Amino acid sequence: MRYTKALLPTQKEAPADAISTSHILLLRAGYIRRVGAGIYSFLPMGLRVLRNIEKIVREELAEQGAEEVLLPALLPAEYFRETGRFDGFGDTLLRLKDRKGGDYHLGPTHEEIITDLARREIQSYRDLPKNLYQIQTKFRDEPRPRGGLLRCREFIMKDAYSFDADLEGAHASYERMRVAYRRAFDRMGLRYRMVGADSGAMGGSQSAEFQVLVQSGEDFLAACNHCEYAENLEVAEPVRGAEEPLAAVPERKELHTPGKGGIDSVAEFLGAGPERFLKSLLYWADKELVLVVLRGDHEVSEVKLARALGVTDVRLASPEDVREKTGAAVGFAGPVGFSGRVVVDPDARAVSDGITGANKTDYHLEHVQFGRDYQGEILSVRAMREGDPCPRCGNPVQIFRGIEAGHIFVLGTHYSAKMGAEFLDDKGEKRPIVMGCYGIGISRLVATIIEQHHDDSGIIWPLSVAPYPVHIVQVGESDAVREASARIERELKEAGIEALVDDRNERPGVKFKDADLIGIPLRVTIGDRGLASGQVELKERTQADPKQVTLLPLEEAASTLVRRIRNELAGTPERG
RNA sequence: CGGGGUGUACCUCAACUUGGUAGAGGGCCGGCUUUGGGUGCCGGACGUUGUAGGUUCAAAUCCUAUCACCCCGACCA
Repeated sequence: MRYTKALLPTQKEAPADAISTSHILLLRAGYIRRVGAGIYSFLPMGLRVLRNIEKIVREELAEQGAEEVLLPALLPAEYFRETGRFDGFGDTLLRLKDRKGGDYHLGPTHEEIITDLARREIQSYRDLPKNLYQIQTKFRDEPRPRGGLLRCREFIMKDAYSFDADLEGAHASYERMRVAYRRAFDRMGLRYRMVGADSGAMGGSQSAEFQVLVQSGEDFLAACNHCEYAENLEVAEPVRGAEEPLAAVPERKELHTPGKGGIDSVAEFLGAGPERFLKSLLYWADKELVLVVLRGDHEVSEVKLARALGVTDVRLASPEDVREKTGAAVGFAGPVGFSGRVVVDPDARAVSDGITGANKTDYHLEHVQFGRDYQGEILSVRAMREGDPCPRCGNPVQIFRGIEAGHIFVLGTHYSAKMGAEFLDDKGEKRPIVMGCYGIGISRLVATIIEQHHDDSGIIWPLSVAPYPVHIVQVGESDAVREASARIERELKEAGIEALVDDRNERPGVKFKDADLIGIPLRVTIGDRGLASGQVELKERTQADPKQVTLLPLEEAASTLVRRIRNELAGTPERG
C-alpha cells in the first residue's frame, strides 16, 4: 500500500479525554475514530489488525475442530424471555421495538440463539459432540464504557459453544478450547495468566479467565513470576503461618499520642514498625456496624469482607459514625472494650504484642493481645500484597492489573434444560445436551496487545498481528530511491508479503516519527545515502535506538525480509 | 446509580474570576526555503463559544434548564 493512497491520519496530539495508552495510540496512529461513547470506527489500519487477530483465532479454533457460524445481532425478545434474561439482563440489554411494537434487542451474547439452533438440529447422540463459534458484533449498554477499545458498548467478540452428551465430554471440549486459547494468545505475543474465575451465577462447574497482565486493566491480580499462579485479588488467600501460641507480654498500657491518628504517623511517633499495629476500621456491613482489625501494614479487601460476613454491601463508616460509636476521633479506634461485632484477620490475631487505638482521642494502647485484651471472629479479610509469598511456590507474588481477554466456561445443562435442547442417547432416552461457552474479546484484543507492546514513541506490533509486516520509508525523492522502493515492494508482493510504502513528500523526520507511532515491526529505509553503495537499511521497531540498523544490499533486501518473516511466524512459541 | 470534571476552530488549549462581540500553537491550503528524526519564513481558509431559555444597551463570560463526554467508585454472562 502506498502511503499517499491510504487513509492513515496520524496526529501529534491525542484528544484530552483519551487516558489509556492503547486508546491514545490507536487514535494518534490513525487506527480508530470515536463515534460515540464506547462506539468506534475501525480505519483501514485498525481493521487490518482486527482481521489478523480474527485469523489467528479462526486457525486455532479450526485446529480444535470448531466450526464457524454467523448468528444474527438483532434478536426477537422471545429467545431471551425463555431463559428469563430479557428482563434478567437489566439495563445492559439494548432493547428496541419494531414498527409493529414487537420487542427486540441487540445480542449481548448468544447462548439462547445457539441453544435454539441446537434443539432443532441436534437430535441424537450421533450428532454430538459439536463446537460452533461465530465472530460477531455484540451490544451491551455498559454503565461505563472506558479506555477506548477496552470496554465498549459495541464490540467484536468470538463466542464459541460446545455441545456434548455428558459432562465428561463437556470437559474434554473445554480442554480443547483451553489449548486453542493458549495457542492463540501465545501467537499474539501476549503475557497473560489463566485465572480461576468465580464460577458464579451461571451454575457452571468450571471456568477460567484469560487475564492479560498490564498496568491499566480493570481487575487486580496477584500473580507469580516463578510459577503459573495467578488469582483475582478478590479471591487470593495470603499464606499464613501455623497458628502459634502468643508470647507472654506485659500488661497493656495507655500511651499519649496527640494528633497521631494514621498508622504511619503513630508508627513514626512511637518508633515502632506498622506490622506491630492493630489497624481498626469501622465498616457498615449492610445495616450493622462492624469493627475490622488488621495488622497495621495490611489492607482490607472489601469484597472478601462482604463475602466473609455474608452481606451484599460493605462501606467504610463516616468520621461522624466513628466518633459516635467509639467516642474518639478517626485514627484512635481499637478493639479493646469495643462494644459491637469485631472481625479479626488471622494476621492481626497473630500479633502478640500489639499497639492499637484506645477509643479515646489522642491515646493508643500498647501490649495488646488477642484473647487476653480483646475478642472477635477470626475471618480472613485482608488483601494479598505485593511481595507476599506465592501460595503455590513460595516466591514473592506481584500485583498486576488484568484485562480479561477470554473466558472459557463449562455451562452444563443450564440453557439446554431450560430451553429443551435434548438428544436421544444410545438407549433411546432423552437427555439435555451438556454445553460450554467460550468467549474472546476480539476488538478488545487490539487495545490489549498495545497495552503490552508500546514505547514512548508509539505502538510495537508483534509480527503476527501487525497491519503490515514491512514499512518501507523512502527518504528523498530521487528516481533511484523510488525505483529501489518499488523493487522491494514488488519482490515482497511476489512472496505474498504486503508492505506499507511511505512515498509521501515529507521530511525524513516526519516519516520516522510516523513509522514509530504506527508500529510496523520491520522498517526498511531507502535513501540516496545508502543506495550510493547499493544498500538499504533494516530497522526493527523493537529496537529503541534509531541508529541500530542493519545494512542490506538492495538485491538481497526482499529475500532477507521474507526469510525473517517466515521464520518468525513459523517459530510460534508454545507454552503449555 | 454516587462523587469529581469538561464542553470555545480539525486537534491541544487561552479569553470566563472582573460582561464590551473570540485568540495562540499544531494541523490544513498557497508560495518560497529545507531535505536522514515532527525545518524556517510569508500569506490564507476554518467558530451560531454543546443546546434552549433568561438577565442586560451588550453574554463565551452571569442565572436556569437540558444534552453530551471524560475520570474515580458501584456494576460487569
